[in-house]
Formats: sequence, structure tokens, C-alpha cells
Amino acid sequence: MTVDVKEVQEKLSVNNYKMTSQRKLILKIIMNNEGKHLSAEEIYAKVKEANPGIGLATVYRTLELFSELGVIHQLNFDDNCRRYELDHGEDHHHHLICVKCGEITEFNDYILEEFEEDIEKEHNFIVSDHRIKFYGYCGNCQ
Amino acid sequence: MTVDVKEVQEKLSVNNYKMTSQRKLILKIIMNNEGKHLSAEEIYAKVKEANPGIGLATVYRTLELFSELGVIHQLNFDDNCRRYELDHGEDHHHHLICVKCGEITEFNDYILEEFEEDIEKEHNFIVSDHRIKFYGYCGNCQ
DNA sequence: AAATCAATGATAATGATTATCAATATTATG
DNA sequence: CATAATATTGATAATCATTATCATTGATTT
Repeated sequence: MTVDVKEVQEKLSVNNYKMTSQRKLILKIIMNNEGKHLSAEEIYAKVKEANPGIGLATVYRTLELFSELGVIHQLNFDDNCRRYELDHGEDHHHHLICVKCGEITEFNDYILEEFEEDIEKEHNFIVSDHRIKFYGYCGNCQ
Repeated sequence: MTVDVKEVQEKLSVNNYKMTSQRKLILKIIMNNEGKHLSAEEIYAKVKEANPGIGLATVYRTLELFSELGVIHQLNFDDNCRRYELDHGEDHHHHLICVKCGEITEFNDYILEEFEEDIEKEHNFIVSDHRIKFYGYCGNCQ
């Protein structure tokens, strides 16, 4: 389930939004930086290299729009800003956060499927997604 | 592993901090509101009922201090503020977040213990803590 | 071409958090 | 006990990410 420009264009037009040059540029920046978890300001900086006329507000608006459409989703690593990554749907995509150097590693898992069923029974709560953060020490910091 | 005032007093004095009346009041507010995940502003409001002279800055400073000492820890429910709860140590304490009404339910689990071992082997990452957020629909919103 | 509506860019406003600094409380010391 | 040294506090200013505003631009329709 990879994300490509055409697919996003679809999602936009279905919801009566247009794929403008600014939106396409922002999308490409995000796609070209998979795993970097860029913040709005970081995306803004990269975007300006290609198109210096673009406004910060447009970046924020576009990130909000993409989040609504499920193209991306927010992350929070407790560093005072929202970060974003492509939403690949049902991949169980999580993060290892080094509490010393802050390095963030990604990994996938599928072990919580059955656990979600338990939650639904025990707490009468229908799980649609989950996010795990593991805190600890990366290879360099042990 | 419950948290009590005496224990916090210990932690404070070990690190050359004093248990002032303000700190004690803030601690008690947090203890009396277990499961509420109060924000700094919310704690400030409750604190002022008992001691109107207390300053907002003191609340923020105390929350930072308590976090450093491991008395409490931060939570993030993507609602533009940091929330806090008592840190009970190694209890695996997680949250179910309703994406519709925002209700937050707590639960504990121990199933990820063995999974942490896998992570240590595969990613050379020593896990010290983990936090899971399950998103979905609570009983009222299904 | 005129009208309608969406999207943008610049900038002001907001709001949570942090920094500053003088005043106060506490502890150590002579 | 008095005084010096230090920690803590309260008030307030500063910061900074994010959001709102609004006039302008661009695209689309008729």
C-alpha cells in the first residue's frame, strides 16, 4: 500500500479539492522524505527551495487537508511540534524513540491484532487504529 | 506501586529540593484526580481554589520538576496541551481514545513483554518503557 | 468576458509554555 | 540571634507553533 501522486489526486477530486502546484510540491517533499517525520516548519523550508513564493500558511493548510483525507497522519514525539508521515493504511507502523539522543527508528508489527479483539470484548471499544511508542536506548547510546 | 506524599518528599530531598506547600498542594490535586489526565491549566484552576495566591508559573515549574523526578509523566492526546498522570513505574498503563467524543479509558496490559525482547534483538534497541494509544469508538459512539 | 468560487500569501492573533526578575521564604553560618 | 547565602515563588514578558483573517490571485462556469 504505497502512496502516489495519482492516488492523492483522486482523493482530492472526490472531495472537491484541486491538486494545485503547491499541494503537489508539499506531497512530493513528504514522499521524498519517508522516515524523516518532518514538521510543518521543516517542510516549509524544503518547499521554499523549489518554490520560494510559497507561504507558510499554505503548508499548514495543506498538512491539515492531507490529514483529513488520510494521506498523512500526525505524530508526536514530545518535541513541541507536530510531525507528519504518509499514512499507509493498515500497516502497523510504530516507532522506537531513543530517550538519550532522540533518534527515531521505525518498525512494523502485527502482533496486536488479537489483542484488539480482547479490548473490544472487555471494554466495549471498537479499535480502528493503534500507535505504539517504545522508549529506550538505541545502539549508539547503550 | 502507589504514589504517596511521603515517597515524593523522599525523592525531592534526595535531589536537594524541598517539599513546599505549593508543591504538596499540586501533588495532592494530581493524586485526587487519578485518571483525569489534567493539563497544567486545569491543575492551576483547581489549585487556586485551595490557594488563590499560587502562580501559574509555579504550576508549570512543579510539573516539570515532578516529571524529572519520575513522579508523573506527560501524556499527549493531540489536543494542544500536555497532560499529566502519576507515574506508577512498570505498570503497563495505556489509553483507549475515542475518535468521536474524545473519551479516554485506561487499561493495563502485560502482553508486550516478550515483544520487547524481540525488539532488543532485531533492532539493537533496549526498551525501557512503552506507551500504546488505541484509537476507535467507545461504547456510546458506536 | 463576466461571475463565481477555491486557493494562496502575508500577516495578525491565539494560546500553551518558557524565561526573567524582583520579592519572599528557608537554611546555613558566624 | 543576626546576617549571609540560597531556593522558591508570583507576576509578567517573551517565545514559538499553530490558527484565523482578509485581500489578492487563479481557475472554472456560464
